[in-house]
Amino acid sequence: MSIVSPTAGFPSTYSVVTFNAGAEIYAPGDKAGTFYQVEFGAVRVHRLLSDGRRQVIAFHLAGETFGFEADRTHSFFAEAITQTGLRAISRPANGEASPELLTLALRGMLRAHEHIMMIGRQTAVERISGFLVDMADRQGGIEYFDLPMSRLDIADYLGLTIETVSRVFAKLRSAGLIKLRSIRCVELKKLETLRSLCA
Amino acid sequence: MSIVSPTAGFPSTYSVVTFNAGAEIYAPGDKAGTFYQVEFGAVRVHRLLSDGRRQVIAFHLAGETFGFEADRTHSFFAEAITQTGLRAISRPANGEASPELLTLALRGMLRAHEHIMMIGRQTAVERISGFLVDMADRQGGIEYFDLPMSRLDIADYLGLTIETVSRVFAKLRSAGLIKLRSIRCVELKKLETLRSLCA
DNA sequence: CGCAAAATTGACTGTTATCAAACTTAGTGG
DNA sequence: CCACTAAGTTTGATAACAGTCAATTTTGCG
Repeated sequence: MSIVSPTAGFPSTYSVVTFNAGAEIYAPGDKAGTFYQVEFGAVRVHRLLSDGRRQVIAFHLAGETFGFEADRTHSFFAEAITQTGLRAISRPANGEASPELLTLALRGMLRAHEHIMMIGRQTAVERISGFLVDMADRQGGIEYFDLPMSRLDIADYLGLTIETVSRVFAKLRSAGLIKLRSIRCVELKKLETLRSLCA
Repeated sequence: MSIVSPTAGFPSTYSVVTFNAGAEIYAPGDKAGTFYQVEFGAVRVHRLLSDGRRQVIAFHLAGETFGFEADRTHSFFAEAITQTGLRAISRPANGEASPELLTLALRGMLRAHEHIMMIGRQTAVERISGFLVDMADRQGGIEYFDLPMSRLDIADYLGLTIETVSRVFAKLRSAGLIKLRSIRCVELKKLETLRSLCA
């Protein structure tokens, strides 16, 4: 893998585990204390409200890390979206805090804050544009890529419905801003225009 | 102050500074690296979109800490809402990461995730109920308290408009769930019912 | 008391959700 | 290879929640 590991310097040992599409990585109440780096595939972290409404908190792509918790137990679900390989890195039990782990936690917090900006004050078109640009940026600024997640996953990440996501995709496509090479493969035809839509 | 300091154990020196209502604590682009504990008063952290829409990321009350950043510079505004006293604690420059700071960062991340749940998938009534219950819990589970922030601040925190906030307050009041002792002082008359509304 | 800012209330609008149906796609077995 | 199926996606018609615009009331402060 060409991505430089942000976990370089961790003294902990780690093992690699593969998960099938849809497989659960952890669930609310599970013991926390291990965190994960995505080697390949993609992960979805989410939680359900009592009546079944779902909010996806984050997607994690190859090279990214997740699974830190403030408490001893997890409060979200983590699932593999596609077949996914994870390095499990156990947090030192002695309470020692490495600067790397702190940096990862702070980056996670910044990411969460950007997410709040997106769903708190942006329209459906702005959210979808922002999501697509973010996906491209996180994969090195490529102009086309496969979305590992379904429209429902995207809707639950952006606080929209599946129908609205579909309609906005159609709108961006007919405006010539994106092209759907296939249902899951998006090409950003006018990246700068898309960026300007993110408000 | 009766609140146990979560920063106990930090070797750093600190100073205390007072800010008037509305005063800026930091702004986007300002050098980061210092974090703050609220001694008295309340703080609002927010960001503006290009067209003036505002999202409040967090409120911080007495005893709470904020100001950590992943980058060298801040990406949000922090302002005192009322007259506020802050202990400024400089992050050790040698890159050392104390377990306490990591814990604070992880708690901040959890708080951000709860916020995403709230604005991503909940209705106006659920958001306001959740907000009021959270405010009570953070002040030790008291049944009445003063809101330091305006309706506009609350609206921008919850991703609503000031009119919607006002209408939901009226609705909760006429349902007997809350009482407005004054415009800024809320009494939670039926805390458990309010909790059940948070979904 | 008088003024400006904040909050409330009302009428109406609009974006997004909901409900429903049709269409695609990928996978399975004849 | 081609139906057949089921899941996922798209599209359409309608509804609802929250937003916008506007006017009024309340509050806090000089």
